This record gives sequence, structure tokens and C-alpha cells, in this order.
Amino acid sequence: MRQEDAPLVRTLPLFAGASEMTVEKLLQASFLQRFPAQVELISEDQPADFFYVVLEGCIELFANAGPKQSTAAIVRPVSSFAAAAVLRDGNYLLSARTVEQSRVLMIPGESVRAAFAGDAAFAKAFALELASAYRRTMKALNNQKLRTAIERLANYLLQEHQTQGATGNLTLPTEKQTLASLLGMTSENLSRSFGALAAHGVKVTGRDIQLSDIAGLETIAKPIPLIDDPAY
Amino acid sequence: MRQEDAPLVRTLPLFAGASEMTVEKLLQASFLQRFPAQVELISEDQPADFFYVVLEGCIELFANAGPKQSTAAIVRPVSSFAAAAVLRDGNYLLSARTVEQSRVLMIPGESVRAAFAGDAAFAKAFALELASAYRRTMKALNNQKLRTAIERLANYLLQEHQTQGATGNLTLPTEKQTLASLLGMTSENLSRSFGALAAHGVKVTGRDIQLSDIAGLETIAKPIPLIDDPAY
DNA sequence: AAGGTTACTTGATATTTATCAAGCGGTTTA
DNA sequence: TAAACCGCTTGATAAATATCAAGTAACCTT
Repeated sequence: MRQEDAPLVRTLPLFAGASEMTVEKLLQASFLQRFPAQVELISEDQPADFFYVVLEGCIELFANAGPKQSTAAIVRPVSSFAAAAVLRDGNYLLSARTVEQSRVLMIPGESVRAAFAGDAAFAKAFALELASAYRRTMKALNNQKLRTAIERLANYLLQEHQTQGATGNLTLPTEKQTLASLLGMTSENLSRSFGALAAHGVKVTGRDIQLSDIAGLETIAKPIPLIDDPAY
Repeated sequence: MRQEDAPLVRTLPLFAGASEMTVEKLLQASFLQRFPAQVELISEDQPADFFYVVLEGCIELFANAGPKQSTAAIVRPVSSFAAAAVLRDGNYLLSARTVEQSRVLMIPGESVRAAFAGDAAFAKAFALELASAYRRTMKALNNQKLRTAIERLANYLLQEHQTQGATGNLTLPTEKQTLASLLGMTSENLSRSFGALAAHGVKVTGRDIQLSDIAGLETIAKPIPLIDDPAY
């Protein structure tokens, strides 16, 4: 890792509380790498050599089963992936590709496990990161099992709207086919779902979405904190 | 906790490697409780006071959204739940009820966090437990998104068949309606899916299932290690 | 700016899954 | 023993979702 990037990286929540020495050792062994769009960073079923922290850009995590493919998550700054695989010293469960040009911190699994064993504060921060990923995934499972496609889309829009500042507008971070896969539907079905939401103030212009009837959208979405509040 | 139960509890993988003092402190504060069937142990959205280890019996974890309900997991000995909620000192994401009479070790969240901070070996074991739960959930999500109802059932049967000794027979651990909810379908649909699998050597007698054509069932199920191998 | 590729949309249709309603068989309860 | 209940199954139907096939619009690329 280059010297000039160190200050930025040190402010990561993952390193908050960790000893100077721990951070030093971790960063010494790490790579701060820039990748172009559509590059596959890791492939499922491979040994988990690195733990990844997304600093800039956007990463898609996905799984394959035969000819089918499903997007499991979209990771945006500052967040991480592959925590479980690295801690277990096992294999990746998901593949990862850049959605757009991205800057990523790659920490060797061996270093992570050493820091985990040697620094209680880092262990806590890392485990909390893992716990967050777990809860996000559990919510995604509930979302998938308890809701229809339109409800999932409506909730996604409401959440993204919040994340992007609740201005009445939002921009999809990915192509619609990726969003469709994330939401567990085909892209045709996503198109039609957007069509159905048009009657409730959802105006789609390419990737830009305008929401003119939040309340109406909420009656469709029926959001519940347990699934939809990111803080939970 | 009663003295006579201590030896049993000390052999738990969760405590392997932890110092004598850590285990002592944890157990001192814990309760080893026996519950009858169909008792709700925790309710989603409540403060996560306890971390649970299932020693005997069977626990169902489930989520509600309005009138709908979905079984997220069936926890059997020796395994745990609520690790993430307790570590974060947050709220439970799922409700839990006993499927049958069960014996459960309840460890106060405060004690868990103290042990995590003070004992690196315990921290590692606890985080690995969390990582396992995370990966199981991610596999469940992929299972749900990438497969049809019949495929999910076929894979469930194959896996349960393995777990129960691969004798050609297996017994469902829960009522069929619970299984249906776990597999993300209605109980009517489960009935029909069993019906469809009859042509592939699946004979159903109440909760007892006989599999006479494993190979045929596998061509239906198309299992892949990344989703179906519990060791992954 | 032209051409080609790709993403997206739309329509028609098929498949999957859920819902509603009834009935069956076993167990519990009065 | 009869009645009530519960889990499960089965049938008929409806809703949700996927698939297949064009067509359109957006975007590269040259």
C-alpha cells in the first residue's frame, strides 16, 4: 500500500480502537487497488485469500447455480465483504465483480486472523462487521420470502430514496438487470413492476427515479423496521 | 445453572480453548433451562438479553411481516442462535419457539460481550459461530432465489437423509407446515411437491420418508456444494 | 454521424405458486 | 362414543412470475 493512502484507511471504522501496531501490520500486508468496471475480483468456491474493504465505487456479490445467477448484495463505500470466509479460512461463498470503477483495500486473510487473535478491539470491530453482514442477509431472506416482487421494489425505492437524501429523486446504482437479480426477479418482471408503480407516483427516466407520492408508495411497500431499517 | 450440568456444557465447541475463568464466569451467569414444546422463547424486535445454545430438542426461528410468517431456520443440538443480536447489543431479528421439549443454555448478552472482550479464544469461537450462521443464511437466500419449490424440497430431503445416516429413510423433524415455511412455500404446495417426487422414489408416510432412488432425486435436486454442503 | 451492440421494454404465453374451499384421517375432548 | 379439532391432502381457480419473441431506445465505437 502506498504511504499517501494510509491516513484515509486509518479512519475506517474497522480500525477504530485497534492498536497502532495492529493497524500497521494489517496495512503493511495489504493492497489498495483500483479496478475498472466489470472486473471479477473473486470467484465463489476459491480459497478466501483476501478480506475486502470497498473505499470507492461499487461491488456486486453474486452466486451461480448452473445456468442461473443471483445477485446477493451490492456493496458500497465504506463497507466490506468476505469477512466470514476469511475468518473461517474457507472458500468464498459468493463471486464479486466491480459494477463501476472502484478502489478496494485487500487485506490478506492470514493478517486478518492474526490481528483478530492479537487485538481484542479489532476482533470486536471485525465481528461487528460480520454481524452486520449477517443481519443484512437475514433481512434479505425475509424480504424475499415474505414479499411479492412489487413490494420488494417499492421497499427498495423507499430505502434508496432515504439513503440518497430523501429529495424526491434517486438514481439506481446499477443496471436494471442487476437490480432485478438483487430483488429476486427477472428484468422483464422489474420493468412491469416499475410500470405498476407508475400509478403511485414513480416516474422512471433511465436510471433516474422520481417519487412524487411517498405515502402512497409506503402503502404498497408496507415497510417494517425489522426488515427495512438499515440500523437494525 | 446447576452444578451437575457443568461438565456437559463445558464440552461445547463454543468453550473449547476458552480459559477456565472465562467459562466459569459465563456459566455462573447463565441459565440451563428446559422448555416444553411450542413455547416462544424470544420475540423479534425485543432487546437481545440472551444468547442461546440448544442442547436438546429443536428450536424454530421465524419472522413476521403483517399477517405473514416465515420460518428462517430450524436449530438443533448443538448449535446456537442470536449471536449477532447479542454481540451488537441490539434487538432480536427473529422470534424463536420450541418445536419440541428442549433444553437450552441461556447466556446473558452482557456476559457474552465481556467474555468476547476478555478472552481471545472465546472471541474466535464465538465469531466462528457467527460466521457459520451467516453462511447458512446466505445459502438459504441463494437456495430461495435460484431454485423452484420442488428443487428446494428435493435438496432438503437429500441433506436430511445424509444428516440422519443415509439409511434410505429419514424422519421430518417438524410438522409439514413448518417445513413448508422453512422451504418458502405454502403447505398445500409442499403436499403437491411431495406428490411430484413420488415418481422419483420418495414415499411419504406421515413424517417418515423413504428414499428409494437417490440418484434420480439428485437429478431433480441438482445439488451444488456451495449451497448444499453444510461444511462449506 | 453511421452502424452495431446492448439494455430495456412490451406483448403473448407458459409455468410456478398461492388462495380458497372441501374433505379425509387421526387425536383429543367432552 | 360422538363431537370437535387439527394437520394434511386434494381439487378448482386465481395470482404471481418466468419465458420466449419482437421491438425500441440508449450507448458505444469507429
